[in-house]
Amino acid sequence: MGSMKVHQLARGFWEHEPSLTLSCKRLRPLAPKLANTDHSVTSFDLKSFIRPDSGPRKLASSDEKKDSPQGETHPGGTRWNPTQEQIGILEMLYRGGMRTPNGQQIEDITAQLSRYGKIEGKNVFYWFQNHKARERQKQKRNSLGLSHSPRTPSPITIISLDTRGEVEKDEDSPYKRKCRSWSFECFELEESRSCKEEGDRTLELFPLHPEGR
Amino acid sequence: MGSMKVHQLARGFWEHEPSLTLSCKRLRPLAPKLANTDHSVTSFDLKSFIRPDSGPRKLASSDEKKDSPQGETHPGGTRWNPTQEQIGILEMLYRGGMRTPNGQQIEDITAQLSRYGKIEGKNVFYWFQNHKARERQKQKRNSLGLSHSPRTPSPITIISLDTRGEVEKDEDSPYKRKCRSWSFECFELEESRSCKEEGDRTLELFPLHPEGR
DNA sequence: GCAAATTAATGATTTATTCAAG
DNA sequence: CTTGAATAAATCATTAATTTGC
Repeated sequence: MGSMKVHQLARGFWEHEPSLTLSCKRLRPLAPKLANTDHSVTSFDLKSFIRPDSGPRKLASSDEKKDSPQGETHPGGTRWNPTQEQIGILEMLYRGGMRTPNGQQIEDITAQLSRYGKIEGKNVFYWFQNHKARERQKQKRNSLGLSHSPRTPSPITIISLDTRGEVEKDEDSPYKRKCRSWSFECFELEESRSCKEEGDRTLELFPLHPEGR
Repeated sequence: MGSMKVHQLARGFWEHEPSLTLSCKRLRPLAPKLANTDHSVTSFDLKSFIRPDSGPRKLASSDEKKDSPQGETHPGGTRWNPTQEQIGILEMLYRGGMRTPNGQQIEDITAQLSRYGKIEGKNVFYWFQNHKARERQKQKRNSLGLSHSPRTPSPITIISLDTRGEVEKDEDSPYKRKCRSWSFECFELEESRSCKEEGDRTLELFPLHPEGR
């Protein structure tokens, strides 16, 4: 054991370092958007952390851009809306046995899928997470109502994908330690217009929304 | 609106699939179970993706990353070993009210904490996740078995961490939509041994470090 | 036929659980 | 045991298909 913790030390750290470099390493040129006025913070202000909320709020915007039609690929910034090609590839990969791609794989997949529309790594990650979970629950639901097939309940026969290796085909392997490395980006997404403000429900736009929850 | 875009590109990539139907579930989310089967992908090397990760192999990097001593904190270990200063700061932030920092905050915190030892953004993220969860369960346990006389091996209690007295209540708990943007890094971590089949993995190197290409 | 209202589907987050390192 | 790390489950939130009323 011996996990002595003297947290009192924490006090005063910030004072110790009056001038903090805080070189926000502008990571990859992943998303040059968000011009982001300089936020070259020289002093690490704790308070700015505690209350990150109520941010800049994206005011200004006299632009009234109203989104470019953009057809399909870049919806402007809400949520990822996959194209059919993307879905197809992802499902193919899923059926091929991929369940939780690691960082490198996600990167590769994202690179490929970006040919068919805007996409980010997290979209790929989330897709696999969701698809896996929902396939599972769908299967469970079917198993409940239908006749229980004792063995070989897998309708999925074979994936002749010719993976020279062996597609580790663990349909439902619980907990595998796979280290996926990731990192946060520097900028923060613009939350579109979610009603985060307590109260003040804009009922005009959505009158009566029965929220079946 | 109704911007249906049906992409028809060169098909044929999946055609050689023996018997899988490749049902694109995303075609119509609502009713039609079986829709067309038009997916078209030009060329997409699936095999390169379904790599069974049989050998992450650190090729290329080989040595420069090695640079073993690493300075201070990590003796070359696999997981983050926080220093007292780091813990102190994190707890301070936690007590200050921070629960789920967003990307920008994580970046800043990481930048600061890296002054006291090697650290990555995910460490910060995980720390908050775990700390929050464990504080909660500790709290719950205390409230339940209040009269319980556990041998509780003397919780260090060096710091008071005033229980729920000043920290907000449930207010900040239930599901807040915070957009945290993140991305995967380019490299992949080595998988920890854990394979009963020892297999002689080369797990000495660790390309860890936020300086991926 | 169109557009608002419903509803199914699903992307995105948070919480709970579990595994493993030290 | 403690706790960092990772995954699964729950659930919030938004998009798009479908229904409905005109």
